[in-house]
Amino acid sequence: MRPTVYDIAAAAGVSLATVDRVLNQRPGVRIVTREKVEAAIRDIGYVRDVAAANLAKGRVYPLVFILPTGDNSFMHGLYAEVRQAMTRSSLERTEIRIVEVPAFDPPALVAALDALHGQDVAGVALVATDAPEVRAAVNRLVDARIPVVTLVSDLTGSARHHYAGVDNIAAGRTAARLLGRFLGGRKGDITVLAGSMLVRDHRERLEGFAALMAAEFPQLRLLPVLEGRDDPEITSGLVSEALAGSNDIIGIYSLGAGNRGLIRALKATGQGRGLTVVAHELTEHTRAALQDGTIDAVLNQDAGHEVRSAVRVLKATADGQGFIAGQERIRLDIFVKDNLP
Amino acid sequence: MRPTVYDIAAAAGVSLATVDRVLNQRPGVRIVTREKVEAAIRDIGYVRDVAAANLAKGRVYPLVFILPTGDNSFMHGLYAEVRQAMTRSSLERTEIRIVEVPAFDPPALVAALDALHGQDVAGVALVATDAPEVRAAVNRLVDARIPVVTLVSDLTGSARHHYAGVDNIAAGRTAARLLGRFLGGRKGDITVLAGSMLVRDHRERLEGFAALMAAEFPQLRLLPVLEGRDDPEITSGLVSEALAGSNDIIGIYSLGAGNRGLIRALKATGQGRGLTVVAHELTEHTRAALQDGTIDAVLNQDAGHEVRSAVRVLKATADGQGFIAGQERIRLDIFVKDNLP
DNA sequence: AAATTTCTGATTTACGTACATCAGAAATGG
DNA sequence: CCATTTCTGATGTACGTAAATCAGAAATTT
Repeated sequence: MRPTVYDIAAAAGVSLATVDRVLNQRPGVRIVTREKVEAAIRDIGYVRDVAAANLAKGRVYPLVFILPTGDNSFMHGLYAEVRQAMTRSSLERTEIRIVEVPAFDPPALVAALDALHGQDVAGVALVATDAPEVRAAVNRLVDARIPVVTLVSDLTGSARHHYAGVDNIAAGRTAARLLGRFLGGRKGDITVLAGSMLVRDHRERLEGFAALMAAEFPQLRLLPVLEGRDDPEITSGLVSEALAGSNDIIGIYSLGAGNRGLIRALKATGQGRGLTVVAHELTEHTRAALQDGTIDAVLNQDAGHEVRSAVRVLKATADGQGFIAGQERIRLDIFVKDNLP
Repeated sequence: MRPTVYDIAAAAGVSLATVDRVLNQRPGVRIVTREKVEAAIRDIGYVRDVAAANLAKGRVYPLVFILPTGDNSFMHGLYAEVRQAMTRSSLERTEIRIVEVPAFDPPALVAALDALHGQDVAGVALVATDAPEVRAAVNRLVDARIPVVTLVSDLTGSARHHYAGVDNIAAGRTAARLLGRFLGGRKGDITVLAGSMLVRDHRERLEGFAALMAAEFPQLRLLPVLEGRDDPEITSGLVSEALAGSNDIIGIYSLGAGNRGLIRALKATGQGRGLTVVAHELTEHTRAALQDGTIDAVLNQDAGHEVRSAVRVLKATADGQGFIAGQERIRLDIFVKDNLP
């Protein structure tokens, strides 16, 4: 049988009430007594039964997810996964609220973050926009002892407790490796298609991609990045134009979320050219394109895992508990035609 | 506030005791009354608070993991992960016991499974050896209302509740795709290295691999499979011999766990030949080989995820609960040099 | 040493569920 | 209609912890 609070009390020679005061860091215990109790806790190896504690506390975890507006498939998926998590709220004692802010708008994000002070919030997950003022706002929340995790896009240098997302530099390097190897020594140009270079994850992917390309595939030349703003129309136009303007393009890396436009352009203009294409995010569109051979590989982050991981980490952090690091590492999924789920 | 048993009682116009009888399927309730209570449960949307129920029951989950002996890195990792799970036992209310059986030995596995009957066991996880008598033994456990999940290697056609492992046919196909694409149209021979064709997962990987190769990469010829029994010495010898005997070999697919021997042979014999190599299971050896370029891609299943998933599914099944399917799908990880964790 | 102030102990209630007991009501048999 | 049998209600205890109250002990101040 695992030890309980009664065992601590007996071992330390104090009463239950004192044990409770120590455990829940309530005032009214002399330092000597406190140390005696803490020693007893260590000695008998007590670990608090979180389930029982939560039951007694009637604990619920009011969590806030701050998500950017955005009508691309990935964001839709992310919203859907958060809503999924909401349906499990009663089972998991969470109360999840979504706060929607304009995308790529630091002041709006800062306002949303600052508005949380004083509210009953057990944890905050946000898709970070990389800006000093956002970093400061996050740090203010952490200072106010509110657990914060970044989701999808990190905020390095801030005090956020955890990042639930993939390593985007590694993702870029991996894309370069796949594209380079798939092209098997051929010589030619590579077009990179991004949403916006203002977003940290897009910048990081490009950084990793360009670095590896330069280092290991010198026969492949990177063309200037096309910024499609993750908009199907714009993206489609840019890609069609690029393909029409050059016959040297043999590969495309789409590192943003504008794949609908890319695929449309490829079907219209790219057929029969033997283009090798690596894209990000598995959606119904990229899945279909993988299957029909329009796209050769898709790098993906599982939004469901990211959301569930964020919830677990926020709850654990709110309870002052640790978590299993390996379980919370978000992996970069690589899909080809043959390992689609 | 979420509804409790008291709310059911009030809504159904019965006493708490009757609600309890219905909820825990105890005898002594007329069908009409039972239906009244069940209707109330549906109406008010009651869901049992599992944490409180477990607390009241003093529930612990005695789980049994039946694992094959085997001194390859993957099995070592699997054992380590199960032991890790054991250290979390007190927190998760599990009591995990490992039963070790000889590898590839159906009668021994059957004996281990049958020995569980009558014991206090809340769930069983096993690395299945594919044989009719094993299937029958698993079905006997399921008939005895004991949750069973297969781990790493499945037992299709049995009544096991869940499979915590990867789709090995898809893994073989994915390996073929990567190898085929990495070779970029070159013509030559491919050597396949397996542990033993008696193991289902190895057979399945080969099946998927061979099928896709034949269908999409006809310029690549599959040589007869080398069976290295996952033994470094044997494997190393076989590979060295094969490479020495032919200069047409341009690719290797290692679908088993004998990578230590493979890597040794490659370093001795394969240097400078420009071989493309795809292997299974990320271990310290394959990781180093990926990094120094000896291996080009590694397909991996995360043993930690498999074990944690098995535990979650067994507990949920024992409680008659469902689980989040997406969370329990074990993914095939693809590692190249650039996305190593 | 008396008067405070600061600790500590003892005890109780609660969280939501499980489970047991016993008395009494309802249904069934004759 | 009475005697059974079968169902239902009322009630209490338990699980491990949180939190509150109040009395009394110990330390501190005056």
